Amino acid sequence: MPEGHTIHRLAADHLAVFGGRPVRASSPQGRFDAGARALDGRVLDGVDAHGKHLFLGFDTPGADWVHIHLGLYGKFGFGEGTAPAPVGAVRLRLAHDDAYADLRGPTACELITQEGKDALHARLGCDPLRDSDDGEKAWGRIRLSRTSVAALLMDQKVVAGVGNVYRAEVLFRNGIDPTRAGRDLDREEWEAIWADLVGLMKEGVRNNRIDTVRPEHTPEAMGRPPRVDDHGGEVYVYRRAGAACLVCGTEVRREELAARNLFWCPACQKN
DNA sequence: GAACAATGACCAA
DNA sequence: TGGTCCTTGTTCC
Repeated sequence: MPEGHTIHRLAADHLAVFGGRPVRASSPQGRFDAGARALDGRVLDGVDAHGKHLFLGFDTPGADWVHIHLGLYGKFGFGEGTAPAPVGAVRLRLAHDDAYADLRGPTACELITQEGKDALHARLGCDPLRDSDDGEKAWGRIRLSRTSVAALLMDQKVVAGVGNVYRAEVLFRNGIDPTRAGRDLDREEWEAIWADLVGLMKEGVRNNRIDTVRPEHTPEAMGRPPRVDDHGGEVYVYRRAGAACLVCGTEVRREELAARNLFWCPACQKN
């Protein structure tokens, strides 16, 4: 789940559920005990998200933000009403009388100062979901790089928030071979990719899932049986290795690149 | 009950 | 490039 859209959605959800009133904070698992104690009884007064980094702002002297990075399998679980006894390894639980949220398995969950937060922003690239960002800074890196577009899109210093699903899907939708070097990309191609990411990821925040298949290519529109899909959204190539491309029927390929699965259609995506 | 996979990122060499 | 960390759910004996 955790690509940029998840994080921005979590920021909004936390503010909606917990904003403006004191929360009870605890670390049932124990690994965030000191932090949870500092937050307990405080008021959530601001949230922010940049790429895959989530920031929850509390009125806590000297520890302005909780910085959370979900990593590969971190997860938040929200619930209504009084929180039940925690199940499993809950790093952080936020709660009030009407709702609770449990955080499990994050790579990072720490208290940081405003300066610490600024430093994190400084090493993150443009985020398609931040209204103040555009793709220009990323283009400056990409247009000079011999690295593959596939690797550049996953580099959080270049583009923040894109993960393995959006990478595969945006390259498919724009007909770009993943192995193409950044410097062999046209400016128009990059602008189309960026605009596509903005649209797809905003929809991802709204729906809380990744859907990338255009209406004309849905299984229904193509007269194919609806596909059973195990990651929660409708996609062209992600985790579809060996299956027929939804557009041309060619077998979708999978290869490992920098220890991550890369999926693409060798016919639709041109170098 | 073990083995494995997973939408991530860090570090060392 | 390889090893490590974080946790849960699924799959396979």
